[in-house]
Amino acid sequence: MTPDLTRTHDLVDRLYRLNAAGDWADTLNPTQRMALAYLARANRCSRCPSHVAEYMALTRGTASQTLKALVRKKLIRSQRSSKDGRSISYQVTEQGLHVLGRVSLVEQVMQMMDMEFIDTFNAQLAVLLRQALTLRQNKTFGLCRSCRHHKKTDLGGHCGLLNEPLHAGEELQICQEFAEKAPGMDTVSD
Amino acid sequence: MTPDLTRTHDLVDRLYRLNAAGDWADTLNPTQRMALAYLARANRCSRCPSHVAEYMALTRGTASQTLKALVRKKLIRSQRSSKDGRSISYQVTEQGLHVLGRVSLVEQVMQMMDMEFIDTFNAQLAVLLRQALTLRQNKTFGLCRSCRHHKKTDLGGHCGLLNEPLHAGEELQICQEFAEKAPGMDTVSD
DNA sequence: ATAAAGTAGTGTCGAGTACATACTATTGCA
DNA sequence: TGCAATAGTATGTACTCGACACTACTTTAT
Repeated sequence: MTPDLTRTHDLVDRLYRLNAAGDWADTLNPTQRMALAYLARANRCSRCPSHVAEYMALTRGTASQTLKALVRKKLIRSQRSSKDGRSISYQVTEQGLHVLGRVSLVEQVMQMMDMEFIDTFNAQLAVLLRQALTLRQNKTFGLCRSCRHHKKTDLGGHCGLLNEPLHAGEELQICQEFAEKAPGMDTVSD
Repeated sequence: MTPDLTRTHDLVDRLYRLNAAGDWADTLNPTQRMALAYLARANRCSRCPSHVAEYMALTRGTASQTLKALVRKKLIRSQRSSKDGRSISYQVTEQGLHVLGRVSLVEQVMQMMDMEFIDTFNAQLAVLLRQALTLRQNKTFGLCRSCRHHKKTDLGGHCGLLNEPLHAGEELQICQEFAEKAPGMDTVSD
């Protein structure tokens, strides 16, 4: 293996771990912190344990335990689906949102960079992540607004897949059903 | 918090986790995998439990356990220091090196990128990591060759801090005592 | 329609792991 | 010699993994 490629691996690991080490404040761990952040940004059809597991590359068992821990800590609430008797959805509580207010180490560091650096760096990370997701055959997740099934309407938007209207703000949430718009279009993943 | 900064955090997390999920092969976990990789690249003065802990942002207790697990699996060997009765150093075994041969997901993805992308991306990651390390007041670790205490000799090199000559190849190993050469010099961290 | 087979969503369990804390042993310095 | 600092370790609690179990939905074949 070329040293340069191993170096990328090493740098990503170290940056993640350094960042994660700070998460143990707030009496929750890096996994719980990330699951909570995901739920806060996911739309109503993407907040099941299996979606958390897919997004975070966890096993479903771990996702289940993690969510139970968050419920215990009153940072999220569970709600059974009326449509599918198996399915459970979660929503972040006020307390949960409060915990998410903490500025992480990575965020602190990025604050010191200029706009251009942030944009190009995020774009590069997004390219790598997308490639990795493709290799592992994972779902990509992405914002409703840039999804293939999204349609603009007078009221704000409509999802062609679920055949349901979108509420205000939902277009900027993460969707588990996200699909690329079309091959060759300039949809930067998000 | 600006969405762009949170996005960087999120992308780093996802890339790390996706990559780490593949580490569970080989009957070892991401932490053990990284510790093993570190030991394989660290010089003889930087292979103690406390150095592993510092490098990986783990507690010393966890580092201790992790190394014991690697010894149990015969991937590393321990050796007490003759100079300091408290200190223990580890070295990677043949088996350990073999395990490290696996190409990680990040490495696979980087292989698909061109040279320029790899270089600039690594440089950007290095800048961020250095900033993060500084904020957390962690040691930076770096290659012997680009250290302040490094001196070129006919035989290959000399460490001014330990006052010991360097063997062949040691200049490219990670040193726990690494210090920047001088303020303002173009030493890209490594 | 109804039963059987297959799939998907979630939960439970034992083994190993990460943290915080408290501890022993060694070193270095006043 | 005394005493703080350092290196490493043991312990208790909470967590993550893989494997398995359970239930609800979906499909297919009567």
